[in-house]
Amino acid sequence: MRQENPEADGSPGVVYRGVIEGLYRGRYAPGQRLVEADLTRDFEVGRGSVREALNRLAAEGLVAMNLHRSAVVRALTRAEARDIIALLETLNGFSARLAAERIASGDSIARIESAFKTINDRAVQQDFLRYARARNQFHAAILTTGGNGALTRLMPGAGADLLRVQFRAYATVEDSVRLDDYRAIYEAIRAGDSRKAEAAAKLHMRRIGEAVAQLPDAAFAS
Amino acid sequence: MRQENPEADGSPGVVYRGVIEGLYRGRYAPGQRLVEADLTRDFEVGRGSVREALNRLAAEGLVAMNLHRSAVVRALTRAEARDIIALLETLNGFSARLAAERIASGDSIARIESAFKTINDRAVQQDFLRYARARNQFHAAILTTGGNGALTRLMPGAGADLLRVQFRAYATVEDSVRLDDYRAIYEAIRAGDSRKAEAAAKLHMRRIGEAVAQLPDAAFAS
DNA sequence: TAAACAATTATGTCGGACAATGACGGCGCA
DNA sequence: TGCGCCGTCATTGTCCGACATAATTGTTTA
Repeated sequence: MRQENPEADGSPGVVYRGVIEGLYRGRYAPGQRLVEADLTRDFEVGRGSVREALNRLAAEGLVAMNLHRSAVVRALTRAEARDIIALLETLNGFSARLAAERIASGDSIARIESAFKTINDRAVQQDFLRYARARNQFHAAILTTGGNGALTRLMPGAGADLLRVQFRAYATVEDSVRLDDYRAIYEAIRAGDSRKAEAAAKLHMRRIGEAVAQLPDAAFAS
Repeated sequence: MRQENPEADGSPGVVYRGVIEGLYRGRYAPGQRLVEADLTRDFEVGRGSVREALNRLAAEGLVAMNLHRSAVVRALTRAEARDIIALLETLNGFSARLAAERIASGDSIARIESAFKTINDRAVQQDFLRYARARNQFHAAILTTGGNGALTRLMPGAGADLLRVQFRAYATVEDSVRLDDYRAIYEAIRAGDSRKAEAAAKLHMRRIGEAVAQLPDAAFAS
């Protein structure tokens, strides 16, 4: 490496994480073009690394790549958003169920509880970025508790990030309702009630689906 | 491009498909190293393209990449195989349910029926590669019918290929049982019975799980 | 005004170069 | 003789430069 990269993951990782960070920060918006040369300049890495990062992002569905055309931050149509939410209903339900089944083992409870408390922190709720991170941590804790590696590997590609970013401008679900949902999921998992945990996670996603369905056309692409 | 590539997907696609093909053909076995230089020679493409292909394969979980070490065809441990099967139970169930709900629209029925007939062809069942392809087509037809793009994008990364390849040497499930399973799924979808379709798909995966659980340690890694 | 053509832009791919790291084997020391 | 250190080797990680190729846009001409 000509220049040492501070991150352990290497140059492509710097770009990869940088773009995602930029997405949540609003630096990159859905529909925006991501020109390789620009990223090369911004992140000070070779074009190969930029390319690799874009491929990773494309693999997770965050950006769309068309042959001989620039990569663009994916912007969801109404149908795509609906599909993602339906998929997440199934996936999160599965995840919550697994977590409830295995809640006994290890320090899982502590990690989930910690994440849950962070979500309920007023200060965190004010900051879009911090709140998003907190929710990610909550979901990640549930995933880890479930202990299904295949599911853990698959989840990032489901498109949850995309939803959050695209609809950031809208309060998709009433805050109180959302927090109640999280509480229900948390308590069901904590109680080891797998059926209730799955139901709660699914209900949460269904609520989100209803809220997204009522958004104006301006919130969607195509 | 210095040399024109016959495939429309470009050089990385040639390598990507070539490796998967090689996996099913037995040219590459689980645990085998995939050295970039070798692939560069074999497929006659630049190292960059090989790298890109390996990243795609890694994104789908087909190969494992460790920093500064060669990419390795992933070999599943017992736990990993179990996780994948559990995940596929959920995913395939979801897929079958969606297909049953939307069976009315378009030429979906024809495509599924065609794939189902191919699976039941004796000649196809003799050839591991053709049989694998036929099953893929059956699942793909169900996915397409379901019409959930997010699910379609996600499925390849779930790890179904990995299971097939790793346990190819063992008759994981009695042929007759397997065909019965497929028939049950097919008929439920055809009848538009979403609940039964989901149950049939799940049952199928659970049967596979039981069969895999009884395989000897030699069939697994680690 | 519309079709053909030219310039611009950005990606797709290759090749070479060199640093960084991990694996392996041999050497020296206890 | 055995064990740990050290160099070599194989291979990946990254950058750079070059050029073909294709999409986009602008321009000229019939």
